[in-house]
Amino acid sequence: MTSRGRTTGKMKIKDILRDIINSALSDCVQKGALSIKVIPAIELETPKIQEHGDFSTNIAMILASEEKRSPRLIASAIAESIIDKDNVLAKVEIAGPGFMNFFINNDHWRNSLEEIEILGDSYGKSKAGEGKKVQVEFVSANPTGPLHIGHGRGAAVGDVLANILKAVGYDVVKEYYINDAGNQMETLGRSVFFRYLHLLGRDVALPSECYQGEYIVDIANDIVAKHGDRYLDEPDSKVISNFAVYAADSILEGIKEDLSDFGVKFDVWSSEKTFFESNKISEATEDLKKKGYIYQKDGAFWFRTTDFGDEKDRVVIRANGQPTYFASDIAYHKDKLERKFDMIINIWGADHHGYVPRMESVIQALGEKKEMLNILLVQLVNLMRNGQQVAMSTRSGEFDTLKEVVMEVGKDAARYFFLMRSSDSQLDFDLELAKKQNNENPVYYVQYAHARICSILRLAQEQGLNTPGFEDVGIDLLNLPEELTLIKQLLKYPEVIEGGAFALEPHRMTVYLNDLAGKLHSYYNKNRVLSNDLPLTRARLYLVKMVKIVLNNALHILGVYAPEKM
RNA sequence: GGGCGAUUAGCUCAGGGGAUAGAGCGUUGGUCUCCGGAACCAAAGGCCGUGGGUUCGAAUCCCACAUCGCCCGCCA
Repeated sequence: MTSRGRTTGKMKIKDILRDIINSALSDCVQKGALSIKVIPAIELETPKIQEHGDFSTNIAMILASEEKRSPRLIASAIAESIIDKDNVLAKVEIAGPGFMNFFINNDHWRNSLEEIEILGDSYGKSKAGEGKKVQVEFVSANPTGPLHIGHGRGAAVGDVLANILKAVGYDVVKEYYINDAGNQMETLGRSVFFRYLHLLGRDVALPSECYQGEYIVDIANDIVAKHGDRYLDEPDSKVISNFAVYAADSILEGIKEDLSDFGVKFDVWSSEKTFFESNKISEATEDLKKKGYIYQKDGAFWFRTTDFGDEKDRVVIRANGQPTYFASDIAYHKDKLERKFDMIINIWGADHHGYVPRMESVIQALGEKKEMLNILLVQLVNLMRNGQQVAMSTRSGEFDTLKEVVMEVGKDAARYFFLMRSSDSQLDFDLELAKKQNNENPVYYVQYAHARICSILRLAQEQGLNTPGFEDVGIDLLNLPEELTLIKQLLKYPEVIEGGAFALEPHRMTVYLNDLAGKLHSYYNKNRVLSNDLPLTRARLYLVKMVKIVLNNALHILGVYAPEKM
């Protein structure tokens, strides 16, 4: 029997290895085999090619110029000083120009599976975020129309990023900023008003700047149904502002419903209107005036954002005395800062990228470092059907709404599709592909892996075989290359989450899942889990159970259902 | 004209200083007496947009250029 080798406790293999190399380096320095004064940080990477081991380091190549010796000589000196007291190393090789390749004992990999069993739903979580307060603001669509597919991508990215940040120990607040003030509300009110007049038989032309969508007619219809023609007698301006409030509330309600159907819940809804009402907007501009960032020109007040590298200064108060959208966003971000977040993340459509420098100016003018604000720009979505782009036009009133897409392909497929690509790649979203129930559809591919395992576990149970615990499994029976590949993939999972959190790249989850599902399917097709060999069956049951846990955890982060059957 | 992003297999995209470049789709050819074929295996397919740099080493970093998308308002 091989030793269980659990002396390593909960320490991660990478950290163990780093310690080993560090000790070897200081040993070399003591013995005079190396002349460096300071031991540099050790980079450990996982080589692409299996023959290059589980981890490799370029440390010898980095030291070469300082040591004035060949990297390979340095590497062998370091290798000779290695003491592997926990017995995690199978071998160390020096290869290529001077890489040190480390091969980890298979026992170590196999024994690490127990951690997944013990942690269960918590496997993959960490405390790396140290409880720091993070605000993620996303969607924040104006309540002037239904959410479209671009908002959907922002919603998915924001929601899953928030899940990832939570998983690694950040204290996350998800927030939606409602632009329920300003010109657009007036326009909204007017749009409804004109439709209202139409419905009551008045022949007036709908101004081109008005919102043209069918949903405006619906709202006008509601008003007619409830109140008839009584608004015809009131002054237009009063009616328009009433209608604006009514429409905004109604649209916002729809937005909330669509988001909820999409699996997205916000912790805080901030309203621009309340910032106006509580004078926060004028306070914020006053504050900037006092700090000397505001000047007057052509009757308007300007924020000197060029002080912070913006290409031109920006108006905060128009010559007519009305604050701009920028002014209210200043107030909103001042409010964010006052709430003492350690990090602020804004998720915007890439068409707003020109706004980034001025927002960073705000943060700095208010005395913070611009690094605490992270603006994630999400590129646009091309809605496709069978490879053809679906026309999209708000002007014509034809919407490709999030709601329609979710109804057509389902929440799971929609969320998954939005997260398949890096945020700074444009995304082709093919509706027909998202509905397909075969291997062309990545969502099904991953969900199927989960269902497949459940099916095996179910069948095993019917045969009186419960999934055993680690102590009852001959873990070293998991000896096939595919099994070790699968195990290593499972053990990579915590790093994937952490990497995704620090890089703010939620799409790493789908990339990882696709990989894991593929390894499971491949293993399954080549080998039988349930067989006449009972000890082997138990070991393999244990393995697939661990795969199931990781699939489930990762899908949970994505907000995608992990089906037992499909 | 300026800014941001993209440019990797026929298509859609991963990979963001390391050793022999990755996946899915598509193409071609295989795998069902066997736990879910919604799956698997194999083959073909690449000057990583172009040209310069930086270094032991570049698809990756820097500078030009080209092409595509999006932005450049006292709109939001």
